[in-house]
Amino acid sequence: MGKSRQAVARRHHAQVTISDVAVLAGFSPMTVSRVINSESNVRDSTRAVVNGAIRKLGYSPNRAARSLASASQMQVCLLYANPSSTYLSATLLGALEQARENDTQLVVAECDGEADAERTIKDQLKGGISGFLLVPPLADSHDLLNLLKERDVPTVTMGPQLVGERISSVIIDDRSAARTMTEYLIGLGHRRIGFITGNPKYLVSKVRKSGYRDALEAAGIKWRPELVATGRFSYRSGLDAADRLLTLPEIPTAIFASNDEMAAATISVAHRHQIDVPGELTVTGFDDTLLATTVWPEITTIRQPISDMSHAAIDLLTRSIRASRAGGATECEHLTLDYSLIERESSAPPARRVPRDRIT
Amino acid sequence: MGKSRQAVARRHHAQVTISDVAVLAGFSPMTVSRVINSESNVRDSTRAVVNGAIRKLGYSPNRAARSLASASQMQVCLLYANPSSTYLSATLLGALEQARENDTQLVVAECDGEADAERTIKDQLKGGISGFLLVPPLADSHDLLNLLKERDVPTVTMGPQLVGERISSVIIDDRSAARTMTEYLIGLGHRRIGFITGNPKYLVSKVRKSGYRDALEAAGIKWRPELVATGRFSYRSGLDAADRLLTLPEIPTAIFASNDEMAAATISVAHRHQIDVPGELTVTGFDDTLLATTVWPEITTIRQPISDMSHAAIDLLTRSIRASRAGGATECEHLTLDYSLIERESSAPPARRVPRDRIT
DNA sequence: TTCGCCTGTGTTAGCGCTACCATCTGCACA
DNA sequence: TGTGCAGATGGTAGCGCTAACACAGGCGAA
Repeated sequence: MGKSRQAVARRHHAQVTISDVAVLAGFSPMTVSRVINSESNVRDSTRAVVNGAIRKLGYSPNRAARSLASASQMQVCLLYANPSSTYLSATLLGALEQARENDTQLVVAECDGEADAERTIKDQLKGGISGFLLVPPLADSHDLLNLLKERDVPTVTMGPQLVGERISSVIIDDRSAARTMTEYLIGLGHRRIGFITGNPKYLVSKVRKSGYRDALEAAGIKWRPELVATGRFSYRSGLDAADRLLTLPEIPTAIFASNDEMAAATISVAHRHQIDVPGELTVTGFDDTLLATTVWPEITTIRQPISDMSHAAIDLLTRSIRASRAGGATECEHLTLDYSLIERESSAPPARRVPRDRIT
Repeated sequence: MGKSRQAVARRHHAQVTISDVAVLAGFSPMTVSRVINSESNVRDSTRAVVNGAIRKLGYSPNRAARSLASASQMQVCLLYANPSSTYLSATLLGALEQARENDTQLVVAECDGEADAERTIKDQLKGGISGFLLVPPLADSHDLLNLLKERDVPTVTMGPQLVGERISSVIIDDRSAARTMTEYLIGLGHRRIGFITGNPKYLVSKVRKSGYRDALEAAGIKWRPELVATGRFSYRSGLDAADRLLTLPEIPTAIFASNDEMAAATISVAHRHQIDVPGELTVTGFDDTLLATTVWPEITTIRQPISDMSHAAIDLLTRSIRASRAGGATECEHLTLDYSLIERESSAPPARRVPRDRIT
């Protein structure tokens, strides 16, 4: 009697399965599976019938079963260091969506500086992570990228890398974007255009500055070192930089800050100096973070499609993991997405009269 | 011949499985499973041996297999309406982590107003979502909560609800927090304390205002309607409200804004009026969003443990889904987490001299 | 002793899906 | 007519894990 009478229904919630669909459609589960995965070798008429059945039953595939059967279980880790939340949340949203689409588990880890990043990476690798997505400023760290490259871990970065790093990335053309913004200011009639750089430690700062200089040069405007103030991407550093520019004997009619935080800081300094924005001073930023629409006047800025970028990055990453599992050589791919200039209230043509000296 | 010789190794990546552990430990896979899930009926000595084997092999369970076998596959949807990214990213991080821990798939959906929320909810339900996490201000919508309650969908909200809604929530005690902040200001020596309310449409605005009044009353300070300005949580509305307060014949020595955005706006207005913060005016906020540490001076504020809250909310949600699947009545549970007052640079005792009139 | 019952462990049968074949059909070509 | 081949479909055996039971041994109660 050891036999058994175990026809226990273990189904808890009578989920619609592929077999239910198969029965209704009059085909085998296998064929249904093929339709779901849109494989090619299925007759069109069959496909139609199966799709009909799927719709009728409201079937949706069970992810767990799918990844178990296809051994495609994948975990990727999104690594970030500076929780500039605006950037982060946009990144997360995009990444989450794509991860879901690709049946990939997304693990988010924060680390605190490069040394910590190294440890975090090692830990995560032990934990079964098979790929990394690095968001700025981690993408800038040569050592980190090297570590990952040495271990041959599929990795994608968001943001520019030094030339020669052989790691996939998703970026916008920061140089061209900065150039576009500067050209826009020139187009408005500005000639005395101040620039606030980002943290010189980061590559992206240099790239954006080159864009600014490119545009000036192309327009035949001589660039003046005194119009370039060094910032560090933070609001605080923006205050200092803006103060330097706005206490020049002859103040600029426009200031282009390398990110929105510093642009917001610039507006604040201008107001303290009783300088109207945009009436007397145009201020523009970069990134289109939340801050750009929080402050008043809202900031004209360059929009990075952050969500789309992380979307693309996760897709790139999962594809490259699959490729590396299949034994292929790890190709490195660079995706450049489009930016756009968002015109808001902080920019206007320069005041008609000769730029006045600052009132003291 | 029809028989079969299908001993095909389908393992792609020689993952360490529970059986490997079982063999090494000298027990059955089932026992290993019990250890992993820390069930109680395992001898301590056995547990130790199994744990040793797990460590030696670097075993980590396969989530897909686990949720497939236990039919615990769960998808919950985090629904949000106003992407105040700071709040959102903190929420996401906490939710993501807990979802992972609970083997739950997190789907994030944005909706745009209540009507849209209703449609989104219906869509998501069709898509196999079994529970919702509502973040402010969605938690305020009676209709939405009703819809969910009617359909008996497990739901948890973050933020306060109207009394009588029978839906689980994770909150901080906003009233007590506002009271704490006001008491702090009184403790510093302030007596003329302005208050900027949130959007009157939202419950939380009223609750915070009551806290402010509670504290004044308890300290025997008469509350003056002219010191309360109505805001709508936005920076822009904060500008207007602050301007009203700072153009009073006798301006307050401190202003408590119902969130950080409006506090930041207040600082900006103060600066435009050449009023020093905190020298001549103390400004405090609420929420401890990124903005609080972005602007200068950094804002003294109430910190909501947003990440912890979403963490707790997801846990509550998954537990209540499991309970409702098991057929239990849907208990509704309210979790109150601790807030804290973060003292930064925007607050100080009032200036010694008699509050001056605003310079015109 | 016999019965129940508890505790710790093993056995078996899936969860829902897909990889890997086998098979069947039709059709071109010799 | 047979042979080869491609395309469409089906059958079967798992993926790694756990629910639900089976069962051995110990212990107190009848």
